Amino acid sequence: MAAPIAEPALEERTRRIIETTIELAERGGFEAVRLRDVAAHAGVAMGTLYRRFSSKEDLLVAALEQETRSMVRRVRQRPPKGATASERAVGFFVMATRGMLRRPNLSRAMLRASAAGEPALARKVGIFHDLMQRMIVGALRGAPIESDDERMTDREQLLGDVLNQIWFAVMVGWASGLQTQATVNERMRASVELVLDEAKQDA
Amino acid sequence: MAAPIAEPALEERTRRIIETTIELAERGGFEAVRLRDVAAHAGVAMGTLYRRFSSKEDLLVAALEQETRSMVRRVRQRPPKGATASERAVGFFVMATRGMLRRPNLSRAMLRASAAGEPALARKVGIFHDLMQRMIVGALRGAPIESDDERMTDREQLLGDVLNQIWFAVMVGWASGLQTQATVNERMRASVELVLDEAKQDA
DNA sequence: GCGCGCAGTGAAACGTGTTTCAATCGGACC
DNA sequence: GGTCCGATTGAAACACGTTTCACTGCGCGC
Repeated sequence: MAAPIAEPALEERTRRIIETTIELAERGGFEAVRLRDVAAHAGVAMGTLYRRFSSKEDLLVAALEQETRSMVRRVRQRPPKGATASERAVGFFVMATRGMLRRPNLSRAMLRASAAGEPALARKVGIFHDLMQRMIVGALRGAPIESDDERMTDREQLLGDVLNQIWFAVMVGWASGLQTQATVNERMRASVELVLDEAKQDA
Repeated sequence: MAAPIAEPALEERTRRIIETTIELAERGGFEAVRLRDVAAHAGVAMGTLYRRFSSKEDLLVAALEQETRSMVRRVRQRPPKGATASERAVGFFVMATRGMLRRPNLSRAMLRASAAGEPALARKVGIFHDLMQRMIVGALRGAPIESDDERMTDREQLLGDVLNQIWFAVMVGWASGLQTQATVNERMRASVELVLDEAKQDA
């Protein structure tokens, strides 16, 4: 193989870089993630950092993907409870929002990076949205989607997609101070009921 | 008065700064808006620029507000046509999206700035969302909302808000290449029908 | 008319993201 | 063991957003 060094070493470096990014962002947000500091703290040179990640945003989007995968595991272990699809979906968003607000600086930084509109990051950002969509559909169903190739109906895809977009936009609003935890939760509840047409189905 | 210089001169400078910002962004996007260039092209010093705008994002959000106000006027003159609220809303989003895509670099730059999550810009970004919400509700009604204090029902506010959030998130997706004009329009059509429950009302 | 005080100027300085490059390292292959 | 090659390093250079500051010009109150 052209690249001799053992895979584990590569992975280890990458992991440390992302870990450091998260630590710094958690402490001081987007601006606190100084690439010199990331490199130094992770024990790599700038060149190595830039070989793995194309930009500061790339780093934070990688962090977002990792955090989201960790959330997927949490949701799988403790799926949102509730008698109706609506209740479970609202429960899921409450959980997701609480997870983000637990580390506000980190979350703001990751949201900013994923909303930067960098074409080079589209794929990674797309993965994040896909994971979210699957968790939302899982909540609607009342049973987490386990495998990557498990199918969703067209309607499930639409619902998952629309709710995901709404949550994302609301969280961006939260990031700038336009929303609080309470208004985020309130808006998501109203949105879920709106798109699920809960009122009519209950009536 | 402490500040002697005539107001018009102040306004004129501010106007030129925003105009230059738009020109540069139109040509080369976010990175092309180099503040040294903006200042030089607008004929002001850096200090003056920073007296009026707190950051590069601030400049672009100001541009977004201006462009949106111009869109409000266009919509007022030529309101989206259609027999149903759903058709008019879809028509409005097609128009809004086309307006953005006409100058993709500028639009990407403005979206990026407004999604940066800068607390200092929250107010201005909020104005943008308010204007959008009003145009959407106007389209739903079939008659533009004329004055700032014209009331909306709770349901109108919710619908306008949710559709606005969806469009915003979808446009952020477009900015990074996750969406095309066709998929943006398709998604907005599906979203409008979903939240308006068009199918059931037609049935 | 004079001086005050502030907006504006011009240019330099600073911090940080990003790029560059010569030197070095370390595993693979003979 | 020796050689090769790409990955890594370390450090400097560069670009650009942002800040700073001494200086200037101008309208207003006296």
